[in-house]
Amino acid sequence: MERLNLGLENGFTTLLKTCLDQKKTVLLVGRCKVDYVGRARSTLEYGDRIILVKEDGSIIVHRPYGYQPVNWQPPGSVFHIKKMGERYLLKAVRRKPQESLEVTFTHIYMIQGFSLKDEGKFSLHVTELEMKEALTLKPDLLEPGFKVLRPEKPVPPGFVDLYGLDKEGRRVVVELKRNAADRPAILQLYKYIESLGGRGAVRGVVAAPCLAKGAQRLMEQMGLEFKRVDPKECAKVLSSTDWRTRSLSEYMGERTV
Amino acid sequence: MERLNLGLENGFTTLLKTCLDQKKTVLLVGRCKVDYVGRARSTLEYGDRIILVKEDGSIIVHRPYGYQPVNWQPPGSVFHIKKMGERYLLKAVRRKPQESLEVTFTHIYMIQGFSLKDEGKFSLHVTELEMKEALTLKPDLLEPGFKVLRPEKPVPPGFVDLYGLDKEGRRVVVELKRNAADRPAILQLYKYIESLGGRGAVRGVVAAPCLAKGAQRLMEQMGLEFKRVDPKECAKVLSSTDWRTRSLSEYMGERTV
DNA sequence: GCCTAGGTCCCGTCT
DNA sequence: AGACGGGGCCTAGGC
Repeated sequence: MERLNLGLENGFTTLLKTCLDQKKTVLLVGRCKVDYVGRARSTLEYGDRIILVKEDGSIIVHRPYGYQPVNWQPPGSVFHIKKMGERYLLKAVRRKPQESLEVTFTHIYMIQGFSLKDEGKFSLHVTELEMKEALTLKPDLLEPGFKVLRPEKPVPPGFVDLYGLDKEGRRVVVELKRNAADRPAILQLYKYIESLGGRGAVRGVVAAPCLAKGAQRLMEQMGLEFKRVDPKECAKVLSSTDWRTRSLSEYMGERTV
Repeated sequence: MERLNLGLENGFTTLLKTCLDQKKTVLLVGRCKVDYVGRARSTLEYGDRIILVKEDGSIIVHRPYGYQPVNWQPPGSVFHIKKMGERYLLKAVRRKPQESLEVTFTHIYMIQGFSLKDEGKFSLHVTELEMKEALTLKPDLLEPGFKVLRPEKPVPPGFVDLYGLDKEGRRVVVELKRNAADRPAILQLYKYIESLGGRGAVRGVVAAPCLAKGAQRLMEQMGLEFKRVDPKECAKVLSSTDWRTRSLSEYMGERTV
């Protein structure tokens, strides 16, 4: 970690240019307004904000409250720096879509550049993907005798989460949800079922920890089934087996169709 | 804007406690690991990161790259600060859902508190709502002779974006999209139409700047129509009239049924 | 390149 | 309080 901290007055353009050239991360705190033009358009009147300019060409503007940034530009943006009289301008532009973000400072309370080394591994558990892996390893978690033919079966409108056979050999289409299964999830499953020949041809199963309220009625109308699946149980299955040595793709390879 | 910047060694717990008590915003840069447990679970190994702790009880952890935070806790969290030997701990807990985020620092490169005043107004233009207002003001933007009976007509499955009559007196149900109309949008419109008596009873119109690729076929299958509506045009209509003085609800009030 | 689907999505709005 | 839909959503994975 190196650190750059020039004087605020003349430092702005110099420091910012240096940091961006050297691909450093810059922290700014100051009074500014923000104008965005692109897919939509926004204006933010003057106020005190925190700005992060990252080495990958992303920029994020935070107000002193709220989880989400008020304005931003994703990685890959190109920055332009200018001093306009008493004001400092920082502009971030990207193509595809063509968008521009302009921050105009009247005061800069802090500006500092950092060379940050971050190679730490991030891992997230209890995702929908992990639930799918667990059900592929132990299909009985869905119902006794269930066999997975394919995770991620492509059908014309999109991708079925799990596709398999029940113990009586009927085809089963499973829509998997990590959270409560809601209306859009039910509709998605119904769409898949129609494209696979309708309810006569396949069973439609919603697998989730629970159902959203409005979803229950809709599900019944459409003749779909609900199977409770506990994300924690799925996580347990994965951690208690040597599943890491056997990838999902191996399982797919073992099974034809 | 006031500023707090104590020495790093003993300052961590003191400064952080002071800032949180006084509801100040704190910027931290340091080497840390992060552990999250709640709806899901995550671990992030040691590395250099930027941490924002805001006055409303939100915390955001940023890696030196990427738009999105790697870890966070939304507003309303409660913070706990501790020094554990050589390490500094910052924990953010919230109920509903029960979640906990723990940041463990081995090094702190910068810690600084700010009292930020931000009352600047933020406004986003050309939202779907504004497009709706524009079409309500100038229904000809959809097609000549179109009349709006109701914006936001409630039907059993949800809300129709626009409901009106065409120049020949047929009922028209409009699904409005600010971006390309995609498959879910088409399906939603279809659902509404069925609940209003099907295609024989009403025209189904998708109004959007363009169609997503898969959407075209689906739309044709379902016998729906597409009408191009340009968001920029809508913005022009709104900015060229005294629309800000007349709210959407006034318009709804003026019309019965 | 576009499209599909997930997210600790967050967030407002309405029942 | 839960449910529902939007977002400049962003991001990853397929084709």
